[in-house]
Amino acid sequence: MQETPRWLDPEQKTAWDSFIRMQEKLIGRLSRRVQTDSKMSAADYIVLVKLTEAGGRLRFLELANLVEWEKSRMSHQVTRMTKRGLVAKEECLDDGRGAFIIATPAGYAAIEAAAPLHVEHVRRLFIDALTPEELSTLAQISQRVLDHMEKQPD
Amino acid sequence: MQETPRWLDPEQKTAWDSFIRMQEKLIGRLSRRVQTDSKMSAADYIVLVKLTEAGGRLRFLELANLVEWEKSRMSHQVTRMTKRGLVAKEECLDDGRGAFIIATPAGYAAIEAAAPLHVEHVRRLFIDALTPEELSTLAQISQRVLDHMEKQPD
DNA sequence: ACGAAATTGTTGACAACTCACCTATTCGCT
DNA sequence: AGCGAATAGGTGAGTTGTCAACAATTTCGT
Repeated sequence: MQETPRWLDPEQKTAWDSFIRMQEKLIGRLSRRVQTDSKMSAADYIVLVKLTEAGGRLRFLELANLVEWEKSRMSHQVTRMTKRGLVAKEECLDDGRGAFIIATPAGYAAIEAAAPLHVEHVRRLFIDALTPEELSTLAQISQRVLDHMEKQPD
Repeated sequence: MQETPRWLDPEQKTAWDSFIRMQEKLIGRLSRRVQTDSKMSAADYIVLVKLTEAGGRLRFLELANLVEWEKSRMSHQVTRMTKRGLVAKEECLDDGRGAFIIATPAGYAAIEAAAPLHVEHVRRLFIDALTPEELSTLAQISQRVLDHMEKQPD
């Protein structure tokens, strides 16, 4: 006894398809860009952005929450970034389990070199495609979807 | 002699941030969903969708183009899916270099089982968050960004 | 008809992500 | 004080993605 599935109607399907295509192409191009012009991965980039925005020193889980990654992913990432000299770990005196993640001078240098280029590409590929009204509409729509997802179970 | 970078203005930045957050959360939830309720990866899913939509038999590169992946990625993916029994390779008579990728019966079964659930989640997490007008606006905006990117170099 | 160039697809090394499980510490309750 | 639960973080195995180089055809110009 199976119901016939409720497929998306044509408008819904083309909306979904073009959203997915756009998002994939855009993210793909931007992350390849970060990679080639800064020699960092997109992951390195975003971690350094959040870390330096927050003063260059954060508890491990605070950083993970800011970037909205699960701790395991962040843990591996921090390990790799430590090897690359972009961040360092510092033990936490108040809490024997804890760790602080610190942006090293090399980390600051890397993000300061990369950020203007990245912003330029965001502008060139995305912002410039849209009018201010469209951009603001997209912001609202994104926020709507985010709010909606909060209320939904997994 | 370095110019001061042109950062995004506050509206642009919040628009960009919420778009990125939305897109990451949405894609993340959907692909975890596909994974847990169908035991396939999101990659398996999309490949099977495109392949079966196209009649269940495509030249390797046609498939790669449909999914918009580079051939190397597709090659690895096809290898894995072949191991899992979802697709099979068939040699191409006209072109000694070529290969056809075929959706196996197990592949059809898998996609037919997975698709209704997936669509349900797309609807629940995304479509239902928006009015038809918003959805149509988003489709236009996405298309605009896509068209714009076409014209831009990497 | 022949050699250069393009096309088709593969491979191997490596980086990144996920998932489940693990350790060490701290908290909270009695 | 002491014990179970919660919290902070790490680890290893397995999967997936990327990049560069590769082999095997086929195409095309002359």
